[in-house]
Amino acid sequence: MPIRDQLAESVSRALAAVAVTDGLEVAVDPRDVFLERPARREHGDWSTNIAMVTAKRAGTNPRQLAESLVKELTVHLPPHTVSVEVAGPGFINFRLDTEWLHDALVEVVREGEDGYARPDVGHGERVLVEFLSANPTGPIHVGNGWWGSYGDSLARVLSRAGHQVSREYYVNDTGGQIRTLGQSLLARHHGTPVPEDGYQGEYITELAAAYDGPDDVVTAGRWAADRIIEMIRATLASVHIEFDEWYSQASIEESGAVDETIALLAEKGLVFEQDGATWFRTTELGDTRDRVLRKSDGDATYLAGDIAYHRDKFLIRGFDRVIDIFGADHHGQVAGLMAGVEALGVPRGRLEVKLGQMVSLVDGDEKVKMGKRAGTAISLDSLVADIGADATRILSLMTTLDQATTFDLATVREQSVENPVFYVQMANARIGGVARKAIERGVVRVPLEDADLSLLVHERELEVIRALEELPEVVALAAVDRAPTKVTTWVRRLAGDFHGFYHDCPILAEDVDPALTQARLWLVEGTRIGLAIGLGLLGVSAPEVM
RNA sequence: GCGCUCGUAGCUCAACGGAUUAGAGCAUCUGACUACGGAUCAGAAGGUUGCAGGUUCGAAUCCUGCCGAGCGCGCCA
Repeated sequence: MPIRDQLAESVSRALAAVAVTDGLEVAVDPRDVFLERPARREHGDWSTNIAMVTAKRAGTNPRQLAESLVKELTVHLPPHTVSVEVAGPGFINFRLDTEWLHDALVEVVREGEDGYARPDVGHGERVLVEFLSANPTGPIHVGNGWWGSYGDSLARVLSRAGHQVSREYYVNDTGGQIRTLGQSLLARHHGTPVPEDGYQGEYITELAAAYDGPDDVVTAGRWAADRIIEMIRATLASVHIEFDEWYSQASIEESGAVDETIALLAEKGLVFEQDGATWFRTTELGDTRDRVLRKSDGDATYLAGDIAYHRDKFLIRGFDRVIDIFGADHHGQVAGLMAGVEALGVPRGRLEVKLGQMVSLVDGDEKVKMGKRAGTAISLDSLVADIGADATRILSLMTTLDQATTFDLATVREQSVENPVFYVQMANARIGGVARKAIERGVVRVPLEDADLSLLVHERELEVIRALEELPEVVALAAVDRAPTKVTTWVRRLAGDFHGFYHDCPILAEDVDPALTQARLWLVEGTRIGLAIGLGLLGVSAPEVM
């Protein structure tokens, strides 16, 4: 049982005992005992606020209740506990021996890269994460890469935390933009001027040279979109973003699912005709205005297709939960979609929409204009070529989705050597270096049960284990909060702790006791496992040589 | 104007409603290389958490108002 749960049980029991001796009305389930690691080490290894939370209910004051609890806990010391004391307004601080950390390291190494840090917060929930879904009209830009990294890592985190995850890219391969794309392609193909609102980028010229199909805008547009999707797929693969499904919007319309969906909404009495168009009365469901489902020219709107797509996600394929990741510039469509999903009978809350705030770019003092149609957007490809896939990935996962980011290309180029990714990968490379050095010196790591981990008493050693011990919680929190950036923070911390250990604690030097060398080799192995898990969740590679 | 999201060190960002002292990195300044990778380590300096109220034993975190920023407000996708 994790030390946290053991402490929680002890506290719960102590509370029951105090209730009897002091005549208080207080009982708390161990699961409700909040235990945290104090911000300052001198405050102990663990701490609980239980006295402050329950004092009022128990009819006493926090300080007094804490004193009674400490008295009780001192008589019946929890496992590994050396001392218990009251601090500040009523915190109860626990000081533990170092054995609990040695146990924690054993667990890390025993469970290994595959088994450690798999908190089951998902209970097998089937989750569909839809992300990126950039229009197939040109190369994807840096902002897409930002949100794409988030989506991909979120999927990895959820999967590790006990969810059954599918990742999906919704391909907008129909509608007006495909016609515009086709017009642009044909214009370039024939050497005529590209329409003013057409796509001007270099890639159109290249595709046009290769086109050998008929002069039909839809055929040409679809042909180009297929090629562009292949480009996008390759770009995403270069930054380790993968999808289980590329879902075609055209296929939904062609299958008749859009018509069926509109009919279902009509059955609920939420559809009306006006000005020759078919409308969805979303104002009944919390929207600020009603939305069009079918235009007067007979074409379905994007919203109609999207609602049909979500019906497929929830009601046909049976996902328990859907998480959509959109750019903030698409948030206007959220209310309509939410209304549609609710009208179809899916409980509110099962569709989560995460909005990625805008990523703007600056190059030194120069503002970089972003415009896909004009072909001036900074492509994800060019950024990856500039600073590398791993740096791109970790930079995008250092910030939260809901914080608008300004990204200075000049600074990133200058600092690419100072980039956090190198700091983290350096730790991994040093681990590889230790392994190589061990072979060189003929040192073989003994089996775990033969190593004496109690020799790990240096503060630097303990700090590394403390970090490792927190990983399962970090993964759980990252999953629950939909915040893979927490993993980034943790990985950087583990790397820092490891560098500190490496600096102060020689592992293979001549004058190190062989038994200590063995214990430290296992600490190194634990760190390797932690880095592998963390970097794996971030989609960043872990090279053994740099 | 209305709606959504967000304001934390010079910059980029952390901080499950918790502690006298809100943490890292970069940049600035000072130290540590006869090393298992110095792409590292140690230290200094840097803050009225946009402003004002409220809830709470306790607020950067929750609520309200204001100020500021980004993004939306199409029978485009």
